[in-house]
Amino acid sequence: MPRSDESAYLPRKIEVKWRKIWEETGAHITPEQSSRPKYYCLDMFPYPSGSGLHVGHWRGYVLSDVWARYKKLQGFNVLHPMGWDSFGLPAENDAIKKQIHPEICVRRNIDNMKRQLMEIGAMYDWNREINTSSPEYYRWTQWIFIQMYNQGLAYRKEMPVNWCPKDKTVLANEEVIDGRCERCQTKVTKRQLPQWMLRITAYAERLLSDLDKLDWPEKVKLMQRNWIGRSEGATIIFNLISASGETHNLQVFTTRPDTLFGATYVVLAPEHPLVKNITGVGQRKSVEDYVRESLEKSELERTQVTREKTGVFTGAMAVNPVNGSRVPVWVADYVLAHYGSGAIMAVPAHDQRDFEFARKYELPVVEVISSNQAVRDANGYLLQAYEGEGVMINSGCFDGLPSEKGKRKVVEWLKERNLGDFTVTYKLRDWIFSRQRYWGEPIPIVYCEKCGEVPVPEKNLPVLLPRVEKYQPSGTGQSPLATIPEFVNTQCPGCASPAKRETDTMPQWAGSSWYFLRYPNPHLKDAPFDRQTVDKWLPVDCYIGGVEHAILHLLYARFFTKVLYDLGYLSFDEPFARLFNQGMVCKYSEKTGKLEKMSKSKGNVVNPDPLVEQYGTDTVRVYELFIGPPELDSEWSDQGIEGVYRFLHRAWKWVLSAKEHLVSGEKEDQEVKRQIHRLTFRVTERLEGFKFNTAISSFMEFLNFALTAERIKAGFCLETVERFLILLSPFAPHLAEELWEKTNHQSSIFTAKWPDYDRSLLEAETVEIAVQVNGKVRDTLMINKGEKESLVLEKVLALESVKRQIGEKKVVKHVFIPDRIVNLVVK
RNA sequence: GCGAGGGUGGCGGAAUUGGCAGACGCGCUGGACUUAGGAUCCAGUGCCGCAAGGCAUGAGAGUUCAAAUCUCUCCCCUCGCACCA
Repeated sequence: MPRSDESAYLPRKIEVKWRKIWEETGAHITPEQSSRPKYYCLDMFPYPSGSGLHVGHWRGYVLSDVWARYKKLQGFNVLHPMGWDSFGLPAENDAIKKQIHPEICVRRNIDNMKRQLMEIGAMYDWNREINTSSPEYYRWTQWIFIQMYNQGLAYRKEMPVNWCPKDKTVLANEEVIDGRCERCQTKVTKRQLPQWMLRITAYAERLLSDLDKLDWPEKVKLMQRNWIGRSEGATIIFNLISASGETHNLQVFTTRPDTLFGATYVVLAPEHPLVKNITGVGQRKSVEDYVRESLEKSELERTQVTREKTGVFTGAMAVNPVNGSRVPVWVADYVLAHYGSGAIMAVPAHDQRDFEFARKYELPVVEVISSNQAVRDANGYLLQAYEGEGVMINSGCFDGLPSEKGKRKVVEWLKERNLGDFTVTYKLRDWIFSRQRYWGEPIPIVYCEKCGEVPVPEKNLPVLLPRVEKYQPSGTGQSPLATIPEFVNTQCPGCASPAKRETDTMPQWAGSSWYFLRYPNPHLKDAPFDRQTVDKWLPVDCYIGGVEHAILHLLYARFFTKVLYDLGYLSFDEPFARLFNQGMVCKYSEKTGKLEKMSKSKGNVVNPDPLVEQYGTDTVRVYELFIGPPELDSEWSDQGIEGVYRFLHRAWKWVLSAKEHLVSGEKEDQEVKRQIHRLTFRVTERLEGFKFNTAISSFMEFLNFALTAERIKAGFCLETVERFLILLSPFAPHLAEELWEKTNHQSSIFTAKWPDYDRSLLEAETVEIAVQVNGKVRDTLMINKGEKESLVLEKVLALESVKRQIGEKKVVKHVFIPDRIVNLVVK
């Protein structure tokens, strides 16, 4: 144990001390006015959970704080804020579980989490703290909704929607993962309900193409691209002749217009509006039964790829516009109502799904693309659909065209006759924006008998969420707000007649879709943000958070930003210039017997509080980074932290002993200079590359070099110690600040300047090269840097080990790479 | 099924314009100091072997003076998407 307080590293003591000083001096307050260039370093803000932060959450926050402090030392005016995503299901479900009103529960959780965040010692500017469930904030969330409404980007529609029976609310498509609720994994069912929707599909093209200008992980960009799911093809109009002889136009979407001559039947989705109009008397019962059964099935059941396809004939026929042939019209649930036009032309020869269906129901298969790649049986019949390129056959005047060219020609032919056109389709669907829950922003719409749907005037915002006793979800398809007459009954803002409020609330993702615009001007009273201010700070220079938000949050935030840009409120249309996803922290779970992401349900969470108590913040910070590459998942080990604790003790010890034996710059050993410049170079380079784990090991290497009795006796100059401390300060800010003070510095280390390095000092005068014989290392040799080939070769041949290896054999060749290697090829 | 990423000591992980594989840390072994050591310091630590030496980056082939790194074939793991016409 340490003997005296003066010389001992007592992390808790200095951490408490410096946090107090930093607070008193306003060290972390980002000035409004500054001559320095701006840097916006943003964490994905947390929702206030009841279980608090675990070491996995810490990782992202430490990462961003190290980065923010580094940027500050580089001379940037850094904005590094924090807040609370406190509306929505996670917060509300926690409240219901604990039987505490969400408002109180959220307050408590925030208090606890804020205390934990404080323990990280991050340079958050708490004056800018925001909270999405406070009326001062959600007033502006509602305001944005109204702007969208006025643009026709928010609309109400009755439709079958995803319903989570456990959470008793509707979910967005993005919130349904493998047919289950993203939050509670309950199987999602369907319900027909009127819903508020946001027309995100209007931005599909820009959300897709603007990905190209973002410095984001390719993986995330790819996920968004796939989610938006652009595909180019054609809309083709088929004439439908119902069983009773009426005709209807039917649009189908296809990406393979070149296979039009091979369409041997047409399929409508069960939900398709024409189904009931075209069905024949004889088919009525079977079609109605089929449609009903399909609608009862969950999305999960319907989209099982492995499931055998089913369908029924409607009695109607469709006329192929290109050759007039009549083909049967079927209803089948392998066709999705919400994609394309909800109807397809089926080409079994060139689409595997159609092929399987045609086989089952004995529908004809007509090949129209010829290729020797197709898989056939002995008789020449297709064994599976051929989906590749080829030459058009059985296609009238298009015969002989390559399929790629045929795609265009066929559509042009149809277009001339008003029978079709080129079409782009997206998988992306409009965003279901209503939730039948209490804890969210009330949707600011009023229903008047005379005026209909009326947005709440901006001056009347916010529509306050009423305080109620009963906030549990009702399960009726209406939010608990519907049971509160004082809330529901109101006056029409237009004509003052009695009116009723919308009682649905917004989803969890509403507040987080624009919070980054609020931090630069968090206290603004008369607007969500000030254009000049946000234009100055945004886009966010570095956004750090988990990859789990790759689609939901990041897509929504981009959408909101683009809408506000189009409305002229912003002069940038992408919110996050650079994105970094930190890997998850995993730990072995006793419950599952596997290495799992930390979660309460898996019983493998590690609470940072006792670690901070035992080792101090700086140790936990450094260990979080040392554990592995930041972008990869890593395994938490309780033992490993000891090594980092030792490292910080050694750093402490080295600085204090170096301080006792300071020498002038000229008197410092040249090797020391080389090592500290090398450390500067490495730490800078590794920070820039987000290789924080190896940045830390370079400090350890330096200490292994510097912390020996001889080196300390020989002495270090003050500049060397200063360099070391500044380099270390983003990682271990409290320790660095304390040692900065102990080495007689008056002002904070974070007002210092990040050191440069001298390239000419990085390399030594002599280098060790490897000596190989036939590609195997047999010895090493010290040579002067840049020593000539002939000289080196002479030395190599003189080595005993080399002589032994050559023996009776002859050197037939040698390879010389200056300052690295000599390889002798002997035979 | 499609797409992306990844397989390196007992463990976490270093090293890719091809150039000494295993930096750094954990753990382990031995030693010093000690009443004591779960503190600290010193030494050692990929595997086999007394040694010389041999073998080693998921498996197998190839290119090369030289391969964790490049090429091909295959296996395994993780993540994302999954009837999107």
